[in-house]
Amino acid sequence: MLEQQLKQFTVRAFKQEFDAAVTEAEVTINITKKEHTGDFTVVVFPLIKYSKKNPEQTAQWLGDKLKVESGIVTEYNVVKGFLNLTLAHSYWQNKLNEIALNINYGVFTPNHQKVVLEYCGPNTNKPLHIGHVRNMLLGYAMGEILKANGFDLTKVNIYNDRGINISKSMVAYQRYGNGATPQSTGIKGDHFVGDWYVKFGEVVKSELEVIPNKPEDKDEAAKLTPIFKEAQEMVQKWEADDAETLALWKQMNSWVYEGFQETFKVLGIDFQKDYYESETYKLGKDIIEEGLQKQVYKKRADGAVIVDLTRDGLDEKVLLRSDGTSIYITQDLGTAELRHKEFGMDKMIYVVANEQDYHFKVLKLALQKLGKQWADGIYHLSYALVESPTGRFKSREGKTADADDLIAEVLRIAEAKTKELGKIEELTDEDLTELYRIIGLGALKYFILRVNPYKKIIFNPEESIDLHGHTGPFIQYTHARTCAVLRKAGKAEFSKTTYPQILQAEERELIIHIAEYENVLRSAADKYDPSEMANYLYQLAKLYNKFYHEQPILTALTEQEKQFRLLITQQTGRLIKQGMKLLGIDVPEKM
RNA sequence: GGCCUCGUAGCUCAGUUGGAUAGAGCAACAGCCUUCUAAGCUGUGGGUCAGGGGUUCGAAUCCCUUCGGGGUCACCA
Repeated sequence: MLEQQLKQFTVRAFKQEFDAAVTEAEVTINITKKEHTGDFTVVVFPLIKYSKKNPEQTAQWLGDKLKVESGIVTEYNVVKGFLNLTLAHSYWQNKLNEIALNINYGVFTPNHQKVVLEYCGPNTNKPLHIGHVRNMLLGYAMGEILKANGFDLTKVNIYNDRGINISKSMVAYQRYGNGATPQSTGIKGDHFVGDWYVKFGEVVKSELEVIPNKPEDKDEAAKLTPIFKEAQEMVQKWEADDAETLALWKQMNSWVYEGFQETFKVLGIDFQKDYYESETYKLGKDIIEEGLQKQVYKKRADGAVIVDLTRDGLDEKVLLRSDGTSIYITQDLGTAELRHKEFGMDKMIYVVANEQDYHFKVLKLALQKLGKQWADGIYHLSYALVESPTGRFKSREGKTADADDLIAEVLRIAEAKTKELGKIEELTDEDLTELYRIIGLGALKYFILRVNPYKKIIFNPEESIDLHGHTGPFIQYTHARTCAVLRKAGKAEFSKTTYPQILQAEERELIIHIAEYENVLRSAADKYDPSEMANYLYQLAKLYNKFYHEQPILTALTEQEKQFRLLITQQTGRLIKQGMKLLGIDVPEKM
């Protein structure tokens, strides 16, 4: 890495000249702002305490030293305490060539660290909504970024397939379903089951009307209705392995899984392993036992097992009910341990909404207190909710929050817009359908992934899917544009050309940015933040479009310039494709 | 109420291990297609970085405080 090289050089220079122990962390090097001349800027203010000179003198001295001795700095200028360095043209030309020749640029060598990444985590009583979409896109992209960083990744999903929620759908279906199926009704499986969940709510409401003296609290009141009691009995029958109940449960869940599979496929997400709460909900009791033996957990007077986290700034947290049955955290403890046995992972990442920040703090601490070192590798990739302009999406607000409807809508917009532009007459119907898919999903995915995970997203279905400006289709378009230029140029081995004597400003900026790709890739993994890659790719596309408009490529004045610009074009297209792939976004060759 | 978190242009977002005159897109307005894809490019206007205080050569960034939004504080998941 170049910044690293410059830092090391600076550290050595201070050592030689002033016998000062400057650390690399104290040397700040930024890409030079565009209103100043230069490629990189050293901020010298923090260094003057070592040089014992004023900022200008220090910068002057370091600039001279770099120019004379580094071999790559050809010019420098000093503005206040900022030392702007310009690197040799040949340096950037060689850099581009080096990147072009390296088929592994942007793919780090394996680091032999295992990561388990859990994402999606749906309930099986209703279809996926926009919150799941953010989760899935974020989880998938994070996984791809980690893979490109050399991690050995396993993506897993966990289905919350049991309990009161699915029982509600089951009861409503049992009462009113008359043997209908997704096939007989033509409704996608998860929506079919979700409709019965909605039906359950409606029945509760109507049954409530005839109940006298009901409590103020609506949830409490609902528990008095006959249908709610049936649902509770359904849970008990399920836990008692009642055959009829289990058969119905399996049937309804299988419909849901078929529906989910379809959505996963459209979104292009995948998992290497599925977990089911029905299989893991009893796990965790041995961990509780272990905690009690190690006297890390305590049994309270009422019999509940707790962990005291008051010293960690949290509270006492119940880990096991007083009747000895497990709760949510119990099984999460057990599932974590199970996965550690299965995978021996170094990191385990949970992509879960920020509503559960507290839960994951507890989970990690509870495991760490048992001395399980692998718990240090637990990371909660917390993300904020997706809200509508009027506030939080509620499932009963209807269609706008539904994942499948949302996807259908963006595909529709992509199709309408593409037809309006009418540039792609030569494509077959099949190719066109594929193009609408690429563009529509590109718009949706990019819209969500460009935002830092911890920030909430305001999603306005009418306006959010734009195809211009800072959007996925803009980046896709830029890729298609590089392809068009390369097609016209014919096949050529651009990297074996000699280079023009001088670099144009647009060429230089673009190459500097191309050379930053691996830094961004690493940072996105370190910070668990795919939006860094998303924003980088936008900058890359923007720089290319500027270059494209300012500098003739195929009609460049000299053959050398032409070949060089084709190489820039090729590498830009390559990195856009590569980077977008990490975000789960395909790019077309024509659009 | 305790804890966590967010507040940057009319709107959606970058920028936060402290660095130069805070950047993009959308929307508005004005230009650029007989030349490589105009889903593009160029320009104009638009800011008390929620308010106040502090630390520092330097603060959108760190600390304190006030206000506003969200989350959480279950033997629910």
